[in-house]
Amino acid sequence: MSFADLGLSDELLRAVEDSGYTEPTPVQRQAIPSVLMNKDLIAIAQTGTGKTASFVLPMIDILSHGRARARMPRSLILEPTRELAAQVAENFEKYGKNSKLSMALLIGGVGFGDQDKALEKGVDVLIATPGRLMDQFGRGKILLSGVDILVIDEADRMLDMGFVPDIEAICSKLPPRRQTLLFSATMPPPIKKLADRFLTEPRHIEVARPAAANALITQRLVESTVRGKRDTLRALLREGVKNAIIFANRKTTVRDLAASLKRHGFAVGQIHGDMEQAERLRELDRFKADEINVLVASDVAARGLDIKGVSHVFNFDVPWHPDDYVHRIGRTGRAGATGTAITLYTAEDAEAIDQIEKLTKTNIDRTPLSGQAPAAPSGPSDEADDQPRSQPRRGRSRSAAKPAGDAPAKPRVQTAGAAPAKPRAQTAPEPVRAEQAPPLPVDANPEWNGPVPAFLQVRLHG
DNA sequence: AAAAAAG
Repeated sequence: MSFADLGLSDELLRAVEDSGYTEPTPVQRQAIPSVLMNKDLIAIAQTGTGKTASFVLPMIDILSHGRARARMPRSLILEPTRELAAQVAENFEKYGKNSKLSMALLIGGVGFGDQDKALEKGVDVLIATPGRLMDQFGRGKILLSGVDILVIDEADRMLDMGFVPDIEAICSKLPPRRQTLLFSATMPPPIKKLADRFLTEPRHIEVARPAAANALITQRLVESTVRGKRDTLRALLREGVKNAIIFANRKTTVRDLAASLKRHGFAVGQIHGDMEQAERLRELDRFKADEINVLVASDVAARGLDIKGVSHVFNFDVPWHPDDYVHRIGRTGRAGATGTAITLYTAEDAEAIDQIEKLTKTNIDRTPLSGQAPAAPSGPSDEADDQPRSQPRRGRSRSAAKPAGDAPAKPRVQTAGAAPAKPRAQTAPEPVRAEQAPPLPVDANPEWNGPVPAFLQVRLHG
């Protein structure tokens, strides 16, 4: 079975081929023909399954006939986070290169100017997060009465984030005769209700969860103590880590941990929801460009983000919810490459770990405290500044730079191009070569590894 | 309990 068997146009097949994909994933095989027949669709699938292309590809073909009118987008895609919205936009850019579709990315955290201009001209594809979409609608900048195709992506996450009332409000402004596609990793009752209300005789498809069963990810649990976590983490980072995303549960922890790792000489960046959008994207770019090899992140980066060649994921904190664990570790082991996921745990995390093992149906390798060589202190004065705060700091602490006296051996500011002081492994790290991997699933977006395309720069950095 | 998203 190839893409050519799914009923897609020749121009589109060429774009797919140029991207290096040869074989559709299961969700693409099932979804694409049915979307092309203008059927409503409920798909139980999560990122990493090729879900994005399963709606982007047929939509490009459907929309390539006809043209957009001012302020009346012809299709609408709702995404829970700004980064995911940007990622979907890049997919349209890549696969739509032979189709001349116009599009706009409507996300918060960026100025209104460029978005207003694009909307005024008229767009075939509107990709949005709910907040900014409602905002623009309220300002009278959009008429939703011309939307023929609606995609609700990551519906269960939208629910978690409290977007369901927004989605209902948006749906009620759309023409009742339209095609609606709903994607969700799970189908909790409120999402089922939403589907019953806004979809018409949908086709149901379901594909297996990928990350939990991903044999390419080696998982480990390493015991530590609340006070010893940073030492343990640094020791592990020095064990042959090419690059790593480190997840923490709180934004304050992300900030503090990133600052601490920086003081210890790591080439580190951070990403969380309190940062400005341009900054978030810049940190992602630096990580992708290998200017930094450690990215400390909140769960804003846990789902869906496709960054090629991430060798390690660390959980500095055991995630609150076992689903989040699956999403976090799924940032590695992508596109056929192997990866390692290491979770630090303390005595208090026993129950959360039980749940994770139950969900993933695996017994994860444990390294208990007693079995560890004591983490060698690596900085000259670790104790004073380096214990996690028992209380998350609030308010001004975010912008308060560390006083110099608090920072042992602070590395010099690295200018772009200068080799950052990356701590390297004593044992040679095993390079992860995604290029040698089997054919990429279409959702594993290699484009996240390149520079931000011009159309995104305009809207996101402008 | 946390984070995310509209300022």
